[in-house]
Amino acid sequence: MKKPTESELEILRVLWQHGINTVKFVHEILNANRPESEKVGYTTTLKTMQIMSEKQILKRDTSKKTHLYEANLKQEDVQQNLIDRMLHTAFGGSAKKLVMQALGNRKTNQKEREEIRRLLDELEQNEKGGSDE
Amino acid sequence: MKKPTESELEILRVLWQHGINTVKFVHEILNANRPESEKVGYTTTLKTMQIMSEKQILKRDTSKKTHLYEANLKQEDVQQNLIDRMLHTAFGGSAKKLVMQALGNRKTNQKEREEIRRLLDELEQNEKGGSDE
DNA sequence: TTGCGTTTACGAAAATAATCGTATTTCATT
DNA sequence: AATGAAATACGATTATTTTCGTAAACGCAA
Repeated sequence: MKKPTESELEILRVLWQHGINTVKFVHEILNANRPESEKVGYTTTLKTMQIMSEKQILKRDTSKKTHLYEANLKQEDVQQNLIDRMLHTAFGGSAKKLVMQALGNRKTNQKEREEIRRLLDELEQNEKGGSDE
Repeated sequence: MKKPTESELEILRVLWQHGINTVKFVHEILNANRPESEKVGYTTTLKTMQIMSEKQILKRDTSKKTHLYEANLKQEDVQQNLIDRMLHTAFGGSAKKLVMQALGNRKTNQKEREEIRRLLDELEQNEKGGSDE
């Protein structure tokens, strides 16, 4: 999978969060989160989304006048891909370092930590019976 | 801090790992890890490192004929920055999701998991007495 | 000191990404 | 069918990043 560009990621993020939507909707969400100086024109968003369709990053429904777009990459896959790259280029391959850094300077609540612990438990279980060791 | 480009990150990675070094050294390490089709010319690496010096991303010692370069950004700072961005653009701000994803499809050994648990313990302690709550 | 391999300097081309202006299409309304 | 608002299509420009060719500078060895 080729890594989506920055702009593409922002668009994907909106579609992941809000599901199938129009250019107008995506564009408004994007610009709403930007300082005045960074707002972009409508056709910029449109063009980007069209290119993403060509690249198969988005699916597009052109049956109506107003086209509908949908993410064609799974969020989990893209996330995994980004993590893999980051792991390699910035963390020397150590998942532990990445995790510690992500947890370290950041707020997590009790419940979230519980879930992480549970995941760690699972990993240990798997390792014991593990096929991959 | 402006985000280093991809190429810049690769160079930083070498310098973080190996400390002060020459263009030649960095260049050889980089190309060693690349498939034939992606190898780049020496002057490409040189130029990139020169630009990085201008941008203050690297420190450069020009006292000898063969210049020496050193990372001028702390690995931890860059890592944190990358995590912050990724958290925002791909994980909707959830550190937990990022951590779970990083741990999930990846190998960690017993010792590493121990460390992560310890960190979680610490976080809980801090929260109890916490100043930041 | 001359010559030569090594390294840096410089300028520019090529590749990629982001932006936007203008034209065209579409469709609901009249 | 004519009109106007809203949306898309298209082409091109701009900005950024990556790449590299060629020239100049350096310093060691003959």
